[in-house]
Amino acid sequence: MASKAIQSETQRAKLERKERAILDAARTIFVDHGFDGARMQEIARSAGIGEGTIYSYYDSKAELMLAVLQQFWDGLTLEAEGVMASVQATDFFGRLEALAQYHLNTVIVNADFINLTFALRRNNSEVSVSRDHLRHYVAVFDQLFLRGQDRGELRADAVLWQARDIFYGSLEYSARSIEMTMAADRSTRAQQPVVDGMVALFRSHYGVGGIGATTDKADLASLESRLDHLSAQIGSLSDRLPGS
Amino acid sequence: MASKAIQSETQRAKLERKERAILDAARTIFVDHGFDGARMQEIARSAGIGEGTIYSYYDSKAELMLAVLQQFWDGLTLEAEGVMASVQATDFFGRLEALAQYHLNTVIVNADFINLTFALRRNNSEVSVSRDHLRHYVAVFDQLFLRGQDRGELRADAVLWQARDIFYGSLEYSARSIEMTMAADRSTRAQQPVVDGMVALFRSHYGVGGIGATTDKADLASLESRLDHLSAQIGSLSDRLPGS
DNA sequence: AAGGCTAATTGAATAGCATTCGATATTTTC
DNA sequence: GAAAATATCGAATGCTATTCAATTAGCCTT
Repeated sequence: MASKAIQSETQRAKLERKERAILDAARTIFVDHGFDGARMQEIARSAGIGEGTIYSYYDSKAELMLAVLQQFWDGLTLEAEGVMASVQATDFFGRLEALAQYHLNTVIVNADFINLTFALRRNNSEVSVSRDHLRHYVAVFDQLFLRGQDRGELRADAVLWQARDIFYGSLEYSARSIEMTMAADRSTRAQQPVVDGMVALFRSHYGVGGIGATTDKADLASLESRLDHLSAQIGSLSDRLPGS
Repeated sequence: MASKAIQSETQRAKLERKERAILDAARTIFVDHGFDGARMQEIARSAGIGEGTIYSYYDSKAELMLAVLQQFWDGLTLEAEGVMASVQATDFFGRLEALAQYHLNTVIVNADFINLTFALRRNNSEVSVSRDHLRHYVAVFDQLFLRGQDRGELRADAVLWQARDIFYGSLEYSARSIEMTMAADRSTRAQQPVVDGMVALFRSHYGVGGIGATTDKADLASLESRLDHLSAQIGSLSDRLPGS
């Protein structure tokens, strides 16, 4: 009896160890060579098993990749939660900055996996990273945002999903821009302006009134009249220009 | 002499016609079956040529796909320019709404191609849609934005590339959200809130303080930078004036 | 316009790879 | 401890992109 239970325990452990080995090998090789470039043979060899054996763990190369991707997203979620747990800032915008910093860097470093996550859906319509994994990841932002609203730091009428699309969408696109324009320099230095811009955007669009101390109306009025004057000048200059 | 010229013309025309046939066939089949699902044999058959002939026009399946993608992006650029040319609104925000509407719908309808554009880079590192094609496409936004700044509708200190990342990034991400959450309903009705949100965001974050009448430091800074901008304009206009 | 020369076209042969499958080894059960 | 069940293996299969030797069509000279 006891031996039977023990046996199946060690057997299960053995299988799980082997599955981890496959997954680890697959992750490394997918990262190194991309999906198409990865050879099942090499994954098998690297995991120390026969080629055919992989197929008793995963039905296809695509499903193996899927498992790798899900593990990857779970890891990201944990990391993001870790960032939120360890950041000292208690205000919304300070915490948002930390999350933006983490996310942007992550997206740049793991661009391959991010792309594959959405490319897989196309190539093999049966296989795609489950919505739950992605939803779990973005839940970190959702929590932060809702807490900001509860604490009155954010406008109560702000719409969560819009803010989420803006946050993750802009950062992902920025990551691509950084990748394309500064292939070499992907340091924090290159990323900081993007992060700052994102925080500023949330401050002005979702932030509740706050610090913007109202200035002297007189200053403003004087500036405005200067402006009107200049505008009129430009108009007359433009008309006198020969080219136009 | 004359016949020679005419002959080579017709010969060139013939080759170009054949190339178009290949491209058309490839586009249809890539759309229907995706990159991996598309068979070179079927593309050849559909184009009315032998399998091997494709390879005297394109070096590989990936390069054929690349050509299709570039044609696709060129088409998008033309369409976007067309939208900008035909929209009645003359103010920045009205025109931005039109562009957002067009882009969001396009991204949803052509999600496959959009994804493949960035997925190809991974699969085959030698082949990727040229930056110029993408840059040309986003130039439509750039122009609109710069004009808005010139006309004083947008804060002069707004940063173009940040605004661009926010615009295209958010819309692309929103498209994915719409795809994932409302697989069935991708109508304008589902898209309108996203477009409205984008316009509202640009209004509050980049717009120059309008009716709100809340005069805070941001407004002041914005007026000052508008002023600087106009001064510079006047300077350059004065220089170009013949009389002076 | 005939014939030689070049470029284009073809589809059968090649080669690379994911996946299958019959044979073999290991574990579980009684 | 042997039979049944399960796991592993890697050679064989099947499917495709790609190549290539043979063939055809276009072009130019005389």
